[in-house]
Amino acid sequence: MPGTVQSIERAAAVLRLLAGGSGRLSLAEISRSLDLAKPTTHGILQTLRKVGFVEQDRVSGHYQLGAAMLRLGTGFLDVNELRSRSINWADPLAARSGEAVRIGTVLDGQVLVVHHVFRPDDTFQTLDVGSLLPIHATALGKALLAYRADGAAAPAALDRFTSRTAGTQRELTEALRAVREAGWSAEVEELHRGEASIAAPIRAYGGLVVGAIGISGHVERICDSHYRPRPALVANVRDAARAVSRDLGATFRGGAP
Amino acid sequence: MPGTVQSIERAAAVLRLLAGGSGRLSLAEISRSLDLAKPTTHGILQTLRKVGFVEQDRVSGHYQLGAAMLRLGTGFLDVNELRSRSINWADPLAARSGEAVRIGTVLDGQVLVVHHVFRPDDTFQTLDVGSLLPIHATALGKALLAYRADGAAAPAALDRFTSRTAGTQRELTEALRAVREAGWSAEVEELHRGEASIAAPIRAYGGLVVGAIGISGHVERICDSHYRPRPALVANVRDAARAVSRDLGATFRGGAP
DNA sequence: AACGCCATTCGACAATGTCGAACGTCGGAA
DNA sequence: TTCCGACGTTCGACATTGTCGAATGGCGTT
Repeated sequence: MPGTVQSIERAAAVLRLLAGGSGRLSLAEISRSLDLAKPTTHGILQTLRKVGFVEQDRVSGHYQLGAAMLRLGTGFLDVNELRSRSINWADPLAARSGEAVRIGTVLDGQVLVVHHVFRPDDTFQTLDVGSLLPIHATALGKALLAYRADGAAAPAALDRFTSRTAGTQRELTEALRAVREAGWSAEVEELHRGEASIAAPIRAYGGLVVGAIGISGHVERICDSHYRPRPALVANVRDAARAVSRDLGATFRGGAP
Repeated sequence: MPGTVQSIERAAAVLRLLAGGSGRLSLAEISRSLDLAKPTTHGILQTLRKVGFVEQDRVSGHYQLGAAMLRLGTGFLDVNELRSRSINWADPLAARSGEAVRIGTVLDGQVLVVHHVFRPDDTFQTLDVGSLLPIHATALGKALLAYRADGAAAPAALDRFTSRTAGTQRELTEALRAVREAGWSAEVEELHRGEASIAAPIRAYGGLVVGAIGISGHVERICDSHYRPRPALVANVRDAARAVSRDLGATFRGGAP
């Protein structure tokens, strides 16, 4: 592809490798994984080290991501419009529903969590902003997937986390059709036993789905005795999604211009 | 500097600019800021866009950081040894002291927050992992600064946030000397009115100070009636710092090998 | 002591990134 | 409307710059 810079692509690949890999990597491992000559990889790593994107362990010589990356990551959050617009509505949703709220968007066929509000009453929960969730086994993911024009976003292999996870493309397609019809999505024990979630799509200007907002918690709180999501909670989630969408400039039938 | 890659340095500068700048920037603004030719900047941006590090607004053409940066940022947190080791000790410290706990390290003459535990009883606090704090007006910063061999880490200009902030190099130097003598640091209304904090350095193998852990909260809870940090809280903080340091392989006089 | 693996340095080649000039487009001003 | 300026983008040629093979020195293991 002309007009792009080869060395920057390679540097990005190095950073991805360091982020995805389990901790530190040696120069040899990196150069082997990317099929680059050792001196080439060394030059890239030295540059990344100079700018603070990677750090090098003095004794082992191994490389890992540097502190500057954290700044860039949170810098993205500051700029991210989906997140900044949704913060104002996530807190009320958490308060009204009594459950943890998460906002996500699609990244590489998975759900990237860009905002997270803890369940109001509970303590000692782990923040998972920045983590990736499977797109086919979460309410957030299904809400995002159902409205994507590019079906390519659907993963080829569907990992089965529990017996309730959609395991085939047929099941998933049917589930997405139901989501489109209902306007919201749910997931009951498809990712973790005993947990369920409800989500709705967030639309930006033009009606394009750019994210999803949802709640998740213990199945007995999210669902009624028939394992069906409680209508009151569904209404809460849909209202929040509508509010965020309106902030982002989306219009609804009969709504303001 | 030989052995480094020019284009990667430039790409890093672009990313920094996008992270530091207020939101979206145009191609012309970026190329002007970095004193690069427009086509050069364009090539860099296209490459960064291809790998997901920046996104481009379709209508305005302006650029902003992309979602992939968030992944790399949190990837740093996963790998960061200081953070992973300190998590186990931060929760108990928060529980015992009843205050919010933060762990920080030095980045570019400021304090980078790498971990944050909310105050146990309270709700609706904002997470500030990834944010930068002034190094001369926080207990974390003074704990870090006091033990740095390279005095260059001390900022040239000392912003005065309140009337209690150390405004001159003399004041700061004296404060750091006191920290070294005591082995812990404190800050009372030096950054925000009504707030105070206590911190202690975290040492890694070899005794090198690699971070600091501390608590912060309302001044009347952190301090006694004479505006002096409560000894019990100081002990809690120092114990936590020692525990983390031991996990990182530091040894103390008379300690284990 | 000898081997293998490692990170790093050197030097030469050409592949690659850079930049000036030019194009198409948009928005505002005359 | 027409003009003007600024913008993002494309093209092509030059030489800067990144790349890679070979070689070095250091470490831990055999």
